[in-house]
Amino acid sequence: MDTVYPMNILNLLETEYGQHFQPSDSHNQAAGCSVLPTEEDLRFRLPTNTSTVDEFEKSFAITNLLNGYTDATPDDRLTNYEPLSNETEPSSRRRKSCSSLEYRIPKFHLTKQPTLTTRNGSIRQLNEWERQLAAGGSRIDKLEAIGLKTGKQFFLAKQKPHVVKDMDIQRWALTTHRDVGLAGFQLRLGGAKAPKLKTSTEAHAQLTLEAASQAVAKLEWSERESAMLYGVNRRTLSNRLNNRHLGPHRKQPKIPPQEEALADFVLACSGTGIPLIRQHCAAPIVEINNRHAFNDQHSCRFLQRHPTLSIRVTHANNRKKDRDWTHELADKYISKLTELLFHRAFLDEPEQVWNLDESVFNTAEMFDRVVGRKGMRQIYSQFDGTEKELVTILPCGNAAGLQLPFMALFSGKRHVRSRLDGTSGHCYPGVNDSGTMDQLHFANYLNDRVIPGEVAAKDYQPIFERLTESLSAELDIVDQNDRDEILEFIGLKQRGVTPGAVLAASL
DNA sequence: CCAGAGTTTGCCTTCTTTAA
DNA sequence: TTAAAGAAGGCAAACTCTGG
Repeated sequence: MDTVYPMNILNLLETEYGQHFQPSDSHNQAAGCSVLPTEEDLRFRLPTNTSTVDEFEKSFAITNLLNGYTDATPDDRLTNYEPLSNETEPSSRRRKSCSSLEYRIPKFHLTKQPTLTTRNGSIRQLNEWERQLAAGGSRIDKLEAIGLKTGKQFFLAKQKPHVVKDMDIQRWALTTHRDVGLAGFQLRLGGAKAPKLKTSTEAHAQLTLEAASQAVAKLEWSERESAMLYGVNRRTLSNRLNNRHLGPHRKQPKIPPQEEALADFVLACSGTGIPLIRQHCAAPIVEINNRHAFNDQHSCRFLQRHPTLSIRVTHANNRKKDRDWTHELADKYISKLTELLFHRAFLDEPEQVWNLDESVFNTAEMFDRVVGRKGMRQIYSQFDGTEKELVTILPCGNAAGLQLPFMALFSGKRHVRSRLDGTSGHCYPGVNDSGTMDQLHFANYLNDRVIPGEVAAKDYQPIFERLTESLSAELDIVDQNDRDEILEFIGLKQRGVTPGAVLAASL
């Protein structure tokens, strides 16, 4: 017993008075309780200026704010009172038990996520703390004041149906910093990347954990006790105290040598165009690591253990196209492009420089998530069979700034009118079996959209006629409706051999 | 000094939450 | 719906303290 508290004696006398004279209903309830509040239970009502309390003063607000103690009512304390088990026992076994401080956090309200409501006591303490700071204080005092006042704002906000985000907390901290006037105070915003906003639940959990950490660090509570009294997880608190709450939670696992071989095998498969999905890796992973079953965690940990691996999206590649492509074909293509672009003066005027950029969209997905080399943009995946379901978009414009309606080439047998809804006439539709651009549709687009209208008015028709003739003569694509020829050009494009690349190489 | 009970801590797995 | 991160729980070894 450290100190006799006059207020406790008064309260005991008051209870005795209620038992004998029954002056009120509330007192009747108290008198009817079989267990009377003891002195230790009542001390929390009136913090005194003992050394223990002084030491605890700075964390008082946080403790009160975050433990829902503010919900307590006298009736609660009476009906839920639990005699302290170690009240009469020496607590010498503990390095420093929190039992001497239990009046701060009564055991009757230890919900995991307490409801924070107003209680004059905690607000009064915060106001008193502010007043002391106003008279001047150390740098540590001011730092703590920023934290406390921010916590006060959070406390008040929680009384209302507001969602508290960490942006709010940062704003409160900055505002308090201006009031307190702490030189050199900087709000950490997480570097170049903005911090993720937190929900009120997350913010509450974080602040509760910080309060529990403070209890361990400054008051020398045990982790177990602090975790229990604050309603946080023991391991979580331990991890935070050991700075293990960020990044990996456990030590670097040992990698079985067989698993290294598996990683190499997966990389080799990815490199040869036959990447493996996670289920392919399941059986070896389970066997190597002596697991009973395979789940997502095993896959994730396998990838984490091997930094050269990650989940990638495949890029479907047609084996037939690869086989058709030869060096001779590439040389022929480049020589023809060079002749057209330079020797026939197609690049002399801006109005003569047209760019048609073809983009192909898959309507039938032919990609998958596979295990491949980290950082690689495209993981090619071989397939045999029919062509993909495609929609080809072909925008067209010239160097003088003239933009023409784009061509949309759908795969199918006939036009669907609804496809043009909302395009305001800026779409030139086309349909063929594959959805891939062919000579006929390309020529029709040139004849119907590029050559007429403004282009014809500016007398560019001869240019396009020459271009069409050249294409017809040199590439023989108008008369010969050879689909494979077009596919070769697509194959060229896949190989990175485009007119722009050829032009850049030539220059 | 030793046994035993209680506590702390590390490692691992499983569950939950969140974002895309 | 799924991947990823975080939280929580189980287990066991190490540690601490007490009593004989």
